[in-house]
Amino acid sequence: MDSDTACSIYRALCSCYPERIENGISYGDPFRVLILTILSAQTTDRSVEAVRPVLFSRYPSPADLAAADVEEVAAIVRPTGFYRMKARHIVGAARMIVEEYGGSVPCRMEDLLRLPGVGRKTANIVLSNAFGISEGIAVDTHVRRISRLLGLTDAGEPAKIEKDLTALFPRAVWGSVNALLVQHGRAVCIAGRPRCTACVLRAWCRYYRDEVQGNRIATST
DNA sequence: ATCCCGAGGG
DNA sequence: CCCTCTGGAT
Repeated sequence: MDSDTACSIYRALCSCYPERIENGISYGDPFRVLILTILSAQTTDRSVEAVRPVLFSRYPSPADLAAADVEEVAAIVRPTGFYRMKARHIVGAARMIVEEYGGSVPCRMEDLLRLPGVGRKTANIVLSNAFGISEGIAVDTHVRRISRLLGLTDAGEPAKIEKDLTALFPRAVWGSVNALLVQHGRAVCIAGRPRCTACVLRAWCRYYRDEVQGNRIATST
């Protein structure tokens, strides 16, 4: 069996169990993961949660979304912000999936990157959350914040931080680490004042040791 | 006022 | 490289 066949089998199983949530991270049906990941940019989980049932009950499959009116989709995804652009992106992505990929979300990086609204970060998250495939660790706005953990300065090249993080973990867990870091960066290791008192990584965090315990930085709860 | 699970475009 | 797109949280 080749990897494309394996992906198809995986997709079939996923469509049987479309919603798998673990530790607050959405896994499962690649179509849903893709759409939710695009919608999640620059927004809160609450906004995405509000939109999700409405969107997927009206457009359960790529074919349904591909046939949708962009204005109608825009009205639905409005609470997530950037709604006109996001509506154009997800409908355009659905159309490309239907027209060029036989209605299935592709499971290769190069193919995912062709979809409108999908860049390196979105593609990475889709690969790991939907297919369990790891291409390395790329968490963008989070790499800078996770650099607190490594004790690297903000001036450090993002590419170097990314490389260091990737080197820290074995390949087999890149995907889950990627997803979990993003989740952690959203919930706990947030911009501004990180919620260090709620952080399970305190024991290893150089930022916490140097800045917080050293009483040089105030943290929120 | 400032920032956020970015990507596309000039 | 810098701008824009938007709403919501802090």
